[in-house]
Amino acid sequence: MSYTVGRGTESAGTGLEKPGEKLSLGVAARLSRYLQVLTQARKIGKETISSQELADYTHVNSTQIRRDLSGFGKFGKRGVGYNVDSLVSQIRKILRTAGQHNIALFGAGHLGTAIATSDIFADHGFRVVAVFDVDRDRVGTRIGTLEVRHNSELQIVVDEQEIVVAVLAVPSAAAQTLADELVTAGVKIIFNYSDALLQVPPEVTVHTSSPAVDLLYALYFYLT
Amino acid sequence: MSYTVGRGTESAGTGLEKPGEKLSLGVAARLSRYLQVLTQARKIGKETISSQELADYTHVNSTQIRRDLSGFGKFGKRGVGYNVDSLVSQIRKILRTAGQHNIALFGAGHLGTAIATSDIFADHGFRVVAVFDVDRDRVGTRIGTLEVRHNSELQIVVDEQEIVVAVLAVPSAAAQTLADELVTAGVKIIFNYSDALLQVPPEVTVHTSSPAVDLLYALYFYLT
DNA sequence: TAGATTGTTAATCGATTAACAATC
DNA sequence: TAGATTGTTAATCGATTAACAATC
Repeated sequence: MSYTVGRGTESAGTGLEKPGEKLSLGVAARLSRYLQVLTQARKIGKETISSQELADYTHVNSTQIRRDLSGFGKFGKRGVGYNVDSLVSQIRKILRTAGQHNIALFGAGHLGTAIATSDIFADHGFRVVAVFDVDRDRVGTRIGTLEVRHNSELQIVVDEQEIVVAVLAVPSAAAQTLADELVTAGVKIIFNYSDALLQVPPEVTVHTSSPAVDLLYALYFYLT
Repeated sequence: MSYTVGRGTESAGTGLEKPGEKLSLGVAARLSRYLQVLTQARKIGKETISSQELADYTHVNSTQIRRDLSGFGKFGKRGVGYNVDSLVSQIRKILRTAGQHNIALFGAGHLGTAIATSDIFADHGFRVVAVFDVDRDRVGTRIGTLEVRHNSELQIVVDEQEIVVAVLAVPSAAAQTLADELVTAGVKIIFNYSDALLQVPPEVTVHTSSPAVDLLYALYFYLT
């Protein structure tokens, strides 16, 4: 719901989707979600998974899961389920995100440090290749294997490392200025952990993380 | 997409929704999202906002925004737009989350500290009333105004502070055990920042934060 | 074989959108 | 008034679900 994207054009229920066509918003979102669960399931050693198990974890109806998957091929085995490893590969192929992607992280405070040292991005093929901060006391220190660099080096790093994605773990007050610099530098996707409203040109995508809003939503269904 | 909830029963386009009825998943999600943007807009001093502006920020179609809102009353002024303040109040009333809610935070590492010291939750009426950790070195230290407590005090705090929501900023390996304890203690909503797959009874809601999956999704639309 | 689970159909329901009269 | 924006209609499209034959 928080993306500027094209609308898929394939019609529903046509069986195999044409490889050249864009996925609809909903299908892409669900496939991403299956991937998340499958990646975790693989970590704990699960070899096969049924559409019902996937449904329990993702809260997507099991029929819809089978329908989503069968649109791209016959990945399952009747009476058995889906092979976790091969389904991960298939979905990555469909989402065209099988490769590695370099990302730049801005802000070396608690949040930035937490992000840089976790493996949540690494598990999905994203590699944090640079950490930036404006605080001269932080510049030069190390987070994991990375040395914190000053924001002024932004353009060089974006060019050299072909950075498309920037993750913002900076105070709200600094977010818009930084976003402007990132747009100028050619970054296309901004993942915003601050609660600032960012203004960007239409070709740039902003995703703002909003845990409190997610909680409000969950709470509504608990309260009613 | 990641909640276990009932399905709304109101039919579409019936005008004013009956106050006793549950919102559909989609409507509740969108209203939450409007609320996020409105809260920020208010922070920067915006007094009125049009459905088109809201659409630009939320990427929800402006017609749908007007339709969503008009289902609950005539909140806007033709030719002018919506009053930000009053719209915030109205949506909070619709979502029945106008009050304060106490939440407990687990994990006093970098991520936990970042969450406890930010105001993203406070802005939406959530108050972090307790921080827990299992590390004896961390127990007793302070994060902001809160003293870090040991997990063994969980049950007492949940009862005394009427905690319904727990936020997990702990390592994946510790998440399931903690989730079990939380379920026993009577917590109903678990906001999971680890990448563990949590097994909980059906009456408990788990929301797992998955920034990497959100990125994959955004990247798909950039690459195609 | 017997049980389990996929792949697929058909029917229904809600979301989405363009368009425009009403009105501030 | 003239311009802007809401509230609402009508039409279309995609999501959702139950059900079940196919088949591992």
